[in-house]
Amino acid sequence: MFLVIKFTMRELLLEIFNILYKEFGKQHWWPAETKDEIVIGAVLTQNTAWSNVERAISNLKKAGVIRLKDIVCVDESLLKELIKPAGFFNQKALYLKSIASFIEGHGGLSSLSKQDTHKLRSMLLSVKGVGKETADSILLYAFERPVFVVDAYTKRLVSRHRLSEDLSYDGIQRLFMENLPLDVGLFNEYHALIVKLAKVYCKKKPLCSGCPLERL
DNA sequence: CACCAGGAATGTA
DNA sequence: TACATTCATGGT
Repeated sequence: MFLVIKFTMRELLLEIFNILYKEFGKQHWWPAETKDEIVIGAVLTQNTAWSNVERAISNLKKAGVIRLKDIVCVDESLLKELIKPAGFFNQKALYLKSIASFIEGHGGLSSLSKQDTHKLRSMLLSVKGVGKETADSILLYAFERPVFVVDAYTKRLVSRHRLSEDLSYDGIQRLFMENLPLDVGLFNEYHALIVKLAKVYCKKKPLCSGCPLERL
């Protein structure tokens, strides 16, 4: 006879979080000095290694182009040169221009923060270059709203550990948001810890050997 | 040399 | 709706 231990999805997701938190500790995300910098970094890191984003942000700071209002004003070809290390610089220069002019055109982040989360999300999604993950990253880390960010690593985690059949963005986001307390601090650390896990252990290895979640 | 990185837009069926 | 292609630099 088997000893069958049934976990609720809530308990399982919290257990995964506890394992990761015990292993890696607090991650102190988002790695930026200002809210404006979070928005800029969210666009620059699209399908790009963070080390390359750091070079781009370093260039922007040296050039004095680190506030969203600076992005609006700066010459586009200069902007492309500054962010070149982050890759896709033609697209990303355009994307930065569009999100910066959108936010500044609405009175800045402080004015937009008066909107409720659902409305704010749809507004962000209407901006060229802002998809679901970028919008949710901005909502969680810049606006401090309890929104779970789903990235490629999150999908891989859910897939490998068979936490859900539905591997779509919305399906995975619902999995976390319907089974966990809607807590900004929890979602902040959870997403950051998943990225940390991937960087340390699971680059491309199918079985994650040595990974702290191996026993799950 | 190939492959990947904290995606999104666009086009096709 | 579900895939395929394109965008581009720097590390492994």
